[in-house]
Amino acid sequence: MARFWLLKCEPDVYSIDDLARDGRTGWDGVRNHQVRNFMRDDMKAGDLGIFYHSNAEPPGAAGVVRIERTGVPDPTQFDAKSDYHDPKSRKEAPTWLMCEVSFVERFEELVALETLRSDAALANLLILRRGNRLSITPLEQAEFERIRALGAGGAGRAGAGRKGTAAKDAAKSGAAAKPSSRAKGSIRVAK
DNA sequence: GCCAACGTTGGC
DNA sequence: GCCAACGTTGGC
Repeated sequence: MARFWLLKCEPDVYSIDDLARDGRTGWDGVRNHQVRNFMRDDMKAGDLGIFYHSNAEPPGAAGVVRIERTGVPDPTQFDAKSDYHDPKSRKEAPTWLMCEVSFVERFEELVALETLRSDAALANLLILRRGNRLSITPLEQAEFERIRALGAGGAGRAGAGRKGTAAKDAAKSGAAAKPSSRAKGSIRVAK
């Protein structure tokens, strides 16, 4: 049975528009064990996910992706030049995994965090819980469908603005995704 | 293994 | 820029 996910990424680093352009990308840079275990144990090809723009103005749900592959060794861990380089990881037993996602749809208008927060059907969303910082979290099917319905237009929309500000400070292990990102598990452009 | 110091996340 | 939350590091 399909599962549903919410994947966070800073749009300054990689946005739903970038994914629309690329079609498909590797969700690399995850350096959190819990998120890695989601990708290894629970996520399956064919699952659907909400692409969430974090650290944006405004933050919110931006579109839908499909999980294409899971449990793929993250190549950045072996790249000495990458900020995600993990010298302790060995090729025979990679520490860090990624998934590959493809573009499904870009929401008509971004569903702002404020809207998610005020929606009774989404009261249990993990990302709304205080202190939650996981870059990938599971969703109930009903939650996924509710967010998708909000994104398709209609009630509850709040700003659709997008802003391309300068990239943020580099992130470090334990968290980060991209040199210029602080979002655990954000992605870079597919090669 | 404890825990203080420090770094990161991410909304505001 | 602020700061709460929480993860990691490193001395002991």
